[in-house]
Amino acid sequence: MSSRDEQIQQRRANLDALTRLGVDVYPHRFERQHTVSELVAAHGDRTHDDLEAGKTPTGTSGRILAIRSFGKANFLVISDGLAKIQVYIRQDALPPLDFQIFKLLDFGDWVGVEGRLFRTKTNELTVWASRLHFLSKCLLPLPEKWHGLTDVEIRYRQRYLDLIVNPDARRIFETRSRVVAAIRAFMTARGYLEVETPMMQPIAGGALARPFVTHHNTLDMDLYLRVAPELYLKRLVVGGMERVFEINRNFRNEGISTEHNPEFTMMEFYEAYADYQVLMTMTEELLAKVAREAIGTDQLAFGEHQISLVAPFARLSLRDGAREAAGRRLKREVTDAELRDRDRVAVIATELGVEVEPGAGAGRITTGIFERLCEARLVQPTFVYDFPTEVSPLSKQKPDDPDTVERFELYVGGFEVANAFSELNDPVEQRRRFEAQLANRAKGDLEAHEMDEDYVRALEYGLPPTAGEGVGIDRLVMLLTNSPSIRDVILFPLMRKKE
RNA sequence: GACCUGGUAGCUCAGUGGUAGAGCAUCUGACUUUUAAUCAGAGGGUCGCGGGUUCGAUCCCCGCCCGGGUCACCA
Repeated sequence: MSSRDEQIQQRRANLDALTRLGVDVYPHRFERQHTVSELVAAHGDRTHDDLEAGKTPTGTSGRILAIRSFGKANFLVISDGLAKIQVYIRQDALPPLDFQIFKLLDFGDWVGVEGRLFRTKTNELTVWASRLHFLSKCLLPLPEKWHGLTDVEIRYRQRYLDLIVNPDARRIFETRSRVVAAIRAFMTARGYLEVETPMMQPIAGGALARPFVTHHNTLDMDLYLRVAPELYLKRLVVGGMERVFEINRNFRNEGISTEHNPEFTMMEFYEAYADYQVLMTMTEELLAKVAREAIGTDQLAFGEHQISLVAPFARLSLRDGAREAAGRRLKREVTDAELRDRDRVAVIATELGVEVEPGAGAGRITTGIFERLCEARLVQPTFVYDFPTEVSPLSKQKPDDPDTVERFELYVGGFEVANAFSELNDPVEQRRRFEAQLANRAKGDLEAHEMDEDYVRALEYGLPPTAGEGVGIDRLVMLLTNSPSIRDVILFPLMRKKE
């Protein structure tokens, strides 16, 4: 028999023995007086003498993370997932049945204890148990206490094990929760209304990305999992909801990497009467405030880097970034006029080893050059602004430059964290842009936008001047928790099916 | 999708063309304030899966499965 099977059999035998003693091994409830965290917070600073003078009775519960046995003196360490506390078990302090229970405990079991707090000779805050309650069984052997669980495959597939033995994993998701709460508070305080829009859409719009397809049986209708909520949120602004935001999942049927999970969380928002300049300022405030509330500082340690989220963030126009980087690489001057000339910029891209897709115009090629040469170097927060119209079918053009739209992406830590623009609200121009996208699709661009007639109709009813933005929550949490992979900040990242 | 890299006990990891190793965990015993408890003993392996080469493969070769990284695509 394998070690694993042997250990499982032993744990089952202990469970059966408890049942024979008349213990309800899966009780329905336990009246816990305090969490372990509460005890540590309330009494962690109290001295031995102080605790002896008070002798306050208490009770708590948690999972057993260690058992140290010395015959008649025994210690458990139990945890509520956040904090740990030691429990002192001695036979003469417990009812006989409770001590019998103790002898049948395994590492990982759930227990409740009652007793009084004291400090041991080594000054460890400890519950001197007068009662011990069995709450649930851990039938399978757990990873080792000292090295923990480092196999990332098991950490992602069986996140519960990661959470049991790796305190850092728990901390990341505590931070993630605070990030979302802080964003919600920030937006609500500014008069934004939180809404929910369809995740299943007949047309996958709002972003240039390949969608997942699903099917509704009764309606016999194919549907797409949304790639973005954008078009629905702007319909709401048409309807008079002047400030709306949504925090929810998007789904993109594309590659998986340290920065991409097929489902990811975005906070997307729209504000009537604003343009992209307004959103730059707001984004600076949002990130700094969320960082301070979630981790207590706006200075981030991220890998090798120190990142400051203090405003103002750097600003770099996309064409200037591409021009300078290309010029440096090719050791010659690259002009704005060259970037806007399809044939000339295609030559530059080829010289740089950047792939030129068949249907791509000057704008797409320039954007490709930028992404390849500049992105990874933008570690300190940087607004990359003024994108080619060709890659921005939903953004409003600059008044004096129809090839360029009022759009920015925020880069931090070498990747894109936010994407924002002044919204195109001219229905005639919007229809023309959709048609240009359809032409790209006909040329084989699977990410090209589809025609959305109802969205154009909504614009025909009138969208006020509006700016909108999407903030990648997972990536923001990566920055705030110093996580090198998006899988570290998603509880259950998508993994290939096993067996 | 391409390239690089990994899979050995429950966990963390060594290792070798000739009977498979350690620490922790588990089991037995000792121990009334320990805390990576300690001490003594014991059990535990389809070396990811399938082929091939070989007298003999966990090791060498091929294929497959599942990870990780880089690139490509994207946020």
